[in-house]
Amino acid sequence: MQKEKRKQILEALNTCLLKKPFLKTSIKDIAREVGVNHGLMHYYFKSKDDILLHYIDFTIDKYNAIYAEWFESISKTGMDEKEIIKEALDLMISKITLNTDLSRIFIEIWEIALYNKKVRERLRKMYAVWESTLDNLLTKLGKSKKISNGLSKSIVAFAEGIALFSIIFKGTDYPIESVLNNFQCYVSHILDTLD
Amino acid sequence: MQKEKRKQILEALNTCLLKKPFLKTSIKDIAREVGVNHGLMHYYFKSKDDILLHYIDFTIDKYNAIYAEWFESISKTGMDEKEIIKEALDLMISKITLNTDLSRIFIEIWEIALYNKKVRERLRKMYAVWESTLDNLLTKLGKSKKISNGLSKSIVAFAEGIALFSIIFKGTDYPIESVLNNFQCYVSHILDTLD
Amino acid sequence: MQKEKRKQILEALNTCLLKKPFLKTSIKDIAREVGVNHGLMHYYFKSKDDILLHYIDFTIDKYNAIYAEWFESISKTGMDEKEIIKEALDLMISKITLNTDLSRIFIEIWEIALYNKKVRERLRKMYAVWESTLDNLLTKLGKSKKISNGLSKSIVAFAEGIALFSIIFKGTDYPIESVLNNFQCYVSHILDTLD
Amino acid sequence: MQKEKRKQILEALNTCLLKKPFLKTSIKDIAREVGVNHGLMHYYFKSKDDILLHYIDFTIDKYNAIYAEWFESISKTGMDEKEIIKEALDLMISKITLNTDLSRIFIEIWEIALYNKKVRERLRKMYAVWESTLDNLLTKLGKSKKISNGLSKSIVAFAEGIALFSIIFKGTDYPIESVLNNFQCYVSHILDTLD
DNA sequence: CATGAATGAGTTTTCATTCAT
DNA sequence: GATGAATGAAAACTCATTCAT
Repeated sequence: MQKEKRKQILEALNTCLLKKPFLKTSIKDIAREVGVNHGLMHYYFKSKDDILLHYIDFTIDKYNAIYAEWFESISKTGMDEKEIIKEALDLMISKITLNTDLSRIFIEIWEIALYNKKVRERLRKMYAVWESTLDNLLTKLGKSKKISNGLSKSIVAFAEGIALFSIIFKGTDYPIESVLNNFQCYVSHILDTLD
Repeated sequence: MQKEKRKQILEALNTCLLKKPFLKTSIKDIAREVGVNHGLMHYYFKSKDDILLHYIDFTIDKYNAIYAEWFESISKTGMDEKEIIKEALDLMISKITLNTDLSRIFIEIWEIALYNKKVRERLRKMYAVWESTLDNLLTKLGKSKKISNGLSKSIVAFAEGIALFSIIFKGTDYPIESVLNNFQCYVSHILDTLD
Repeated sequence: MQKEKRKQILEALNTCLLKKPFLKTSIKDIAREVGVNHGLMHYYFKSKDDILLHYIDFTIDKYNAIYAEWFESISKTGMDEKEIIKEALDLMISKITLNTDLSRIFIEIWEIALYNKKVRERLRKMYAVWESTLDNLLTKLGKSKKISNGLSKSIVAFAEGIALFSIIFKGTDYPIESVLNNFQCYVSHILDTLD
Repeated sequence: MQKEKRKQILEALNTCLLKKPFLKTSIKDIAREVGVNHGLMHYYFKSKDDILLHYIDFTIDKYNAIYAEWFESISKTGMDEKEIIKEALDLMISKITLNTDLSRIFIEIWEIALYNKKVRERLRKMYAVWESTLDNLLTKLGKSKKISNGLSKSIVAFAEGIALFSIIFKGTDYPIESVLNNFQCYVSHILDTLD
């Protein structure tokens, strides 16, 4: 019950962050979103910053769950190497990079991380998980440690760059789809020719 | 004199943003940094938001100046195609992507852009300039319109992704240098094999 | 309890307005008068302007209550026509026109109405009520619609003129009483001779 | 030259007061209206309050000039008693009572007088002049001291009441004209029947 | 006379946090 | 657990006034 309310509060913050930055979001805003008396917020969480830190964990867990699911869905299929990597990129792009709400939230989290060491650490851990997931996948495909490691890092960096641009250029004629297609080609190409 | 003071204020904001997010930076903070009375801030600028918008312009101009300089330094040399693109990436990476302060500032600007249409528009214009600079370069190297266009967009997205990671992973063993080297190899490789 | 506090705040503003104009009355002044923390003012009212609008309503209601009471007290008695009108004017003068505090407040409200449409509208409604009360009274006395309507408007205008002068000339030898007596004579006279 | 600039400043304040109350009018507003550097305002006047006091004098002088002119225009004509009084009321009404800008300004001045003794005193003097002008006129018409004195006070009070209502009810169907006509009838009537 | 930069006090408003009930 | 009143610090902004040039 306690846990459930706390989760509701974190989800309410998520909704709030789609409208306003954290620093413009008041505790009353969040309380209103959950339908909880604002005085109670300090019963469930120590402070506004405490809510934030738990929210970051909560969100990173959500992100991690998405990778896990993604990885599992890939592992199960009996596809051949090339198809697997294609599918992997497809899923990564559709589930993560092009998930507008998630991308917005993460731009907000990046900024928070800029000034907050704890958040920065959690973010690092999250990206490490993502990279190692990709790394493992590439290793399985027979790539060398060095190549799979470098490439997975590059892919993640590129994905986050594109996530940013998909938000900044939302509603314009920026050809996200085509940039992503090119990207997949490049990756296939590199995989084909490098060992 | 007016102009000079305004510039000082914008530079003071820049200094402040390396310590605190904009929303936690008070007008008094900026005033203290410039060494002027806080009441004067509203003499030089209409409002805090006005300072922000001018700051964004100011910063984007700085960024643009860096491209311009970079592009010029490349054009002057009598290098051959391959060397030019290598040099271009090197410069881009060292002057922009790995400029820690600039990258921090831009993460902050991304977040502001998330909730501020005007800032978003200016940001788009800036990236468009950057992309077209690269685009022109690639076109000169004999690449097709489609390839040079797609590749320049990818390079910019990747550069911003790496800029983000260079900040988030600052002080850890994240092998930025090696990731960047790999990236240059990939690009060379793609340029060598695609037309 | 909420309602009670709000009323206290409005009454405190009333007290403040007897000392200073609204624009020189700070929220802290009002808070001090009620004896509450100034931050609380924005808990009970949305803004200073919100306080003002509620105060105007509150004051007009008070004024209206005075009419209502006055009208009732007149209706109850079994006086003949002439006596009724005399009594009516007497009451109007003593309860409203010569109520110094009320008159001061209304001069302040007139000025606010000058630049504030909402306040102007409320003021109009109030005067309409006052006029129609008088109008009904005169009609009952057998006057034609045209005469009772015109006369009631004139009486109200005159009463407010006198209210103004009673404030401006307060403490001088301006013969308010005698002017009012004359006024009553004129009205009686007109009523006697016009149909 | 000094005098001329000072007058211009006072006239600029007049223009400003048609838009905003004095307390919301800044010295810069007035300076902008005259086209004078705001720093210079304190060269021509000691303080903002000093401007106000001079403005009040200036305005009352203007009002007085209107009476004087009015009175003179009446004296010159060789009309008979009844016509003179009719003409006098007509002029008073059109030049003063229905002069919208003047009425607005005076509502503002009334409010200032409420909290400012000096202004109150000047206002009293002005009304005394107006009353005595009327008083003299009525005396000339053969009325007793008592009657002409009382009636002139009543007329002035009524005129100011109507001035107020003409502003408050501006733009509505309030029948100013008809109320004023009635008023003239009443006065004629009283003059005809009282000695 | 004229300019415009500078000062500092004051105003409204917001909000995280606390706490009695 | 729940409520909502209360506190106090801090924010953005305005402005009369001063003054060096």
